[in-house]
Amino acid sequence: MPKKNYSDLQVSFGAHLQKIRLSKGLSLRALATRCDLDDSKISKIENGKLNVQLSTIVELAKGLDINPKDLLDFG
Amino acid sequence: MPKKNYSDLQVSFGAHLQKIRLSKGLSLRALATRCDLDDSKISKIENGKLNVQLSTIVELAKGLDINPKDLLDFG
DNA sequence: AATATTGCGGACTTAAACGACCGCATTTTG
DNA sequence: CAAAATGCGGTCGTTTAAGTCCGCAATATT
Repeated sequence: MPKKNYSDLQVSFGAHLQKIRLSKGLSLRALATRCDLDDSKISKIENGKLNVQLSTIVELAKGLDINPKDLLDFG
Repeated sequence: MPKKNYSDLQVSFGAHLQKIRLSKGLSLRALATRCDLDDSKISKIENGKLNVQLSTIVELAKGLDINPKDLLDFG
């Protein structure tokens, strides 16, 4: 099964996002209700499948109650 | 002429980007050669016309020789 | 055991970012 | 003045994120 070539960047961002979400004890659906995002989309982001836009980064930060720049705080 | 409705977010991001670029004494074309971006695109971003993707943010940061998170350091 | 929650991924449409150009009016510089 | 640099905006085709909804397997809850 040809796994698609997700960029390291997306994968790193996703992993970082997931770590923050879990540290807040939020499920995908719980986070989704806190911002204007669908839980399936957040799942895809966490798995490095999307090259998110600025507006999405800010939405995620809103739902996580953190500063958007903290979402870029990864390797 | 119906000026398009660019989001505050994009405008803020663009203004911040421009400030950083100018503080480094770089022209649009100079910055463009330092990263994999077209100067016209950077212009559009600075003028709040684009909802940039994560990869673009990182490219800009690379060209500016700063941390990507610093690009989100605005109001 | 029955039910609910969770993570995940597929399907689909629409809007928009991307990428690569080009051209021009206005500075700046040689 | 002439030539270069600069900022900016437009076009066009291609790609893809966004948005929405559905369904399922696995785990957790009661």
